[in-house]
Amino acid sequence: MKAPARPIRRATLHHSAVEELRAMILDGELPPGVRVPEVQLCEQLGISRTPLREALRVLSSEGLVELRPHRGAIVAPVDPGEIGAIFEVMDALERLAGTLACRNGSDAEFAKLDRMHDQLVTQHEAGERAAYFLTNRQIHSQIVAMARNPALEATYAGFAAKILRARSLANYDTGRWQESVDEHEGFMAAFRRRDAEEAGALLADHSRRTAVAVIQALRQPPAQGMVQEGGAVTDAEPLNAG
Amino acid sequence: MKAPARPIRRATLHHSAVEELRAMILDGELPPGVRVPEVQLCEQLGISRTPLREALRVLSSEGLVELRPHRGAIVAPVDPGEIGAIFEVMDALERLAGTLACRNGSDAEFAKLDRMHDQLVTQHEAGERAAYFLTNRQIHSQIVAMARNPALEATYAGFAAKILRARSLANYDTGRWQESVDEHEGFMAAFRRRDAEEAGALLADHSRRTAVAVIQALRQPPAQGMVQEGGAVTDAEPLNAG
DNA sequence: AGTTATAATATTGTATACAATTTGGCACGG
DNA sequence: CCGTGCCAAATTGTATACAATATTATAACT
Repeated sequence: MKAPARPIRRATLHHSAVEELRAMILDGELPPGVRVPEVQLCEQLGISRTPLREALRVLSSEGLVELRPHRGAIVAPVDPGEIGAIFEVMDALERLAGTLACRNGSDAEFAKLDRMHDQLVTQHEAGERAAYFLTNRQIHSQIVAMARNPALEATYAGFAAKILRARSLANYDTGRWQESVDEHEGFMAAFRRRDAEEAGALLADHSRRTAVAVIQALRQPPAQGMVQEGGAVTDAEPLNAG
Repeated sequence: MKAPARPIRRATLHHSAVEELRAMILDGELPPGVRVPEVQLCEQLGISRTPLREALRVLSSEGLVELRPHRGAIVAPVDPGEIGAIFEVMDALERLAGTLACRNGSDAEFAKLDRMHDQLVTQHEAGERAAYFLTNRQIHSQIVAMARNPALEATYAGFAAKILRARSLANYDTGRWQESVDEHEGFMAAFRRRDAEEAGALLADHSRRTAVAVIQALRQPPAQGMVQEGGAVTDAEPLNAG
């Protein structure tokens, strides 16, 4: 929709590799715990080891990959305890985002938020689960963007990525769906009143309840998150095909 | 058998390079805005370009370095606006740390915190500024450690590093010193009562007041380092080392 | 047979060589 | 005199070759 004024062309292979690998990890294409053999990924991405290794260092810094000196890299396992800790911080970030969004968001942004919320409700009623989750994420991103705080935005994105990964491997929800929509209604009402404190509090509460559900789901299924090696890897297009 | 006294031995050069470069940046040896010529740093550190470049990617991910494709890396400039945003998040993290520390800290840790605080007061009365600042940082790190939340700890450390850099180039303080000590007295009293809410609130307030002072100092002084391109690089030595 | 020592293999870590892009300067033309 | 276009130098980006370490397999010994 928006015409990007200038889509910054990251001409460097290692940066493309970061994005590619991050997407592969978040999509579950590279499951937690699997070893990341450099040469195999190199020919899969059509690049050499140098940019790939630089990408692995970045992803390690982001916490999506674990580097074990001389023993290879693995996709970071998803530990319920760690996810719990992440959610504790996330609650605080959500609260901050809600408060700041009320203070700094423009009327146009609030209107857009309202439209997104309507869409969310529609998708819930229609039972379109995948679309709902996407809209849900977009709503929270929108709130964070309205906070006008790049540091918050970056930190939030990092935690959201890890939480997304946890959610995707524990097939959480069903029972929580209706509840979650109700909570959305709650903080949207606060947003419409521009009640910064209340919006923040309700967002933090929403995050906390999500945390409980996700962690509970994470402890139940057989998949501990430690998947054995040789995990599924499908083909990917070479990065330097341009 | 237990691990040796030094549990983690990072034998890889790129990891050592990360720590070395990060220290150089935080110490002001590499001032904000300066270009980071790879070859020069290579011979300075006695390594080749490969591990150095991997280190630069990591530092870029941490926000201490900016990579401009094909145009070299620069030490990230210190922008007052960005520092303000960072402090907004920091306030929330301090509050969370204070609250969790009350809930999760052991009595031994609280006792240690008390001793550190006594030391802080002593150093303030003695006018030992450098020692005071070190103890101050250690106290806040101790509080964060008592929160028992690795995600919080890591995020906090990242923000603290950037704030430290801002503080060191704006030689802020003097007027704020006494006030800061008073605030420490305040949240320490809350800690002794194990009043989680109050401790968190006072820590957040302390952080907010620090933010005001730092940012104000940052906008005024002979800030030589926060220019964009090739600005103001006399030499590395005489910054704040003494 | 089980265990330990040793060697072979594979994979990672580092260094260097090569390619691509930017930057600065200079000539030419307006 | 100033602007434009091209060329040269320098620096970054990438690929490959080499070195070091961990893992696995083998074999000898108790």
